[in-house]
Amino acid sequence: MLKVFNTLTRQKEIFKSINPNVVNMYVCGPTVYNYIHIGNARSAIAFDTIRRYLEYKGYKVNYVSNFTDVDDKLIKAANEQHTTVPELADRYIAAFKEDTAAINIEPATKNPRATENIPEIIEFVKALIEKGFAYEADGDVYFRARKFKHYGQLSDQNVDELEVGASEHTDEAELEKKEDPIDFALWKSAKPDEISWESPWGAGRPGWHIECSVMSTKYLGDTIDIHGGGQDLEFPHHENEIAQSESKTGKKFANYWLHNGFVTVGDDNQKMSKSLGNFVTVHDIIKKTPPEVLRFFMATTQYRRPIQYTQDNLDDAANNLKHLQTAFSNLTYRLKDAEDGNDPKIEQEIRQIQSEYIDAMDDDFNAQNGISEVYELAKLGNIYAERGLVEKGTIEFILSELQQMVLVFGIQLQSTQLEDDGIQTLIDERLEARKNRDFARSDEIREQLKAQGVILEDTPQGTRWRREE
RNA sequence: GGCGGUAUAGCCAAGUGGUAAGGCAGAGGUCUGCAAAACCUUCAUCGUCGGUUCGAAUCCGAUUACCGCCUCCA
Repeated sequence: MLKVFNTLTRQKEIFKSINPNVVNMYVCGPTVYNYIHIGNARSAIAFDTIRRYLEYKGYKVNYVSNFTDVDDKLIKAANEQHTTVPELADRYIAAFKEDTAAINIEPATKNPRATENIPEIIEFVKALIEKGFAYEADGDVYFRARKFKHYGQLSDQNVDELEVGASEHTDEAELEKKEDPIDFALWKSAKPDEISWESPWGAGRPGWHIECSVMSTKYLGDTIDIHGGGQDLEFPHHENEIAQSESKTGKKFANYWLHNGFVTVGDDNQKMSKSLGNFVTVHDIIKKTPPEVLRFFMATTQYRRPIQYTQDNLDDAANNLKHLQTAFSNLTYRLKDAEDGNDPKIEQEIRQIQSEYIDAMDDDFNAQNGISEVYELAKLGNIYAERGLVEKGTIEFILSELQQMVLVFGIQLQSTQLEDDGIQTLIDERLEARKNRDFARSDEIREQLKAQGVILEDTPQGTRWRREE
């Protein structure tokens, strides 16, 4: 039975989707004015893992994640780079798709862009004004936060105790137009020469929060199962989404709110963020680190907890991943001399491990415990692979289970030993030498192959080889 | 000021009342012509102080340090 930690109630709850076989989830995507950094990647990976586990459990998942392709930062960046907002957005959306594909994130069912939904956004804002939840002020439109009685519920904030300007990002001109400092923008009027769309309130563009309300309800319905994002979005972004959506529809916006923890960096575990400038982009990191290592690294900590990005931790992940790859390859190697049949005792143990894996993942996607079970299975496989007599059905069972378990974490295991006649010829020659106890020649061949990145390993069933990455 | 998070071995990290999972690194061993891979053994009393309890990393109180959010952030 799957349990998830719901930010709305601050506790783990039994997960029950609206439709028993389908999960509708919306995850707040990036503002596309730069390459994604590994903090963004963590969010993408966390929710991809959640999605894949839901699929592992048999759900069909409709996964919608937006691109914020118009806002202040995009306008600023486009000006600085002497380009247009749409061109800049296109470029970084392409980069996003490339980077997320590299770390094996399943493509979203739909990646809507804010600018593709302007008419719907305008309609949404109009409806909020008609209901008295929003007001126009000099070309801007603001939401009356205090009028929504649950305002502050998600982030456990008392509206009277919100400190105006505590984040030091207050816009004085905007503050003047608001009835109440906690009100937030639904529509912003355009400054001269800024990208804009016509609206009943003049030329302008959507506020940040409104796009997610519009796209979530448009593509997934008024009430969805899961809404996700980083912890920094709890307030104000998600709080505002709830206020807007529920004020308009009168229905609950999302049943479960899931938030991933930050990637931290440095000795003081500071949050990695674009505004602090202490970020590493995925684009750069995968130039020197295999993308699957980055991906596996993210699985080493439960998604809600902070994860520290260091080279040591990355190396650790690389080591562990290699251990799993080796187990997989070594088992695959035994397939060639395995006999037909199954070993019921071993298969019983495999099912036990699988059951514990599911228990772990059912507990709010506890990847660390899930991976411990993967190590258990790899160990069982290693022990089995060293038996003199092995059975094909059982090996295939272990291989298949290993693959499925790690696929949830976005890792694809495959045998590292492929057909290669050149290598096989040398292996045969070395075997001859060893038979004649010509170890000098034998070791010479091993060294020669090692120089080409091929490692030879002698086993009772023959010599197997693998490539050293 | 309000709200929230984190603190477990050299490192990473599970564990919410029953006497510290797992991985990496280290040490010792088995296997091997030598290796490699693998396997086996070994390696902590849980930030600090106090309390509750037969029993606490786990509950309560206090305290320290670090991090985050409070309308730019995944």
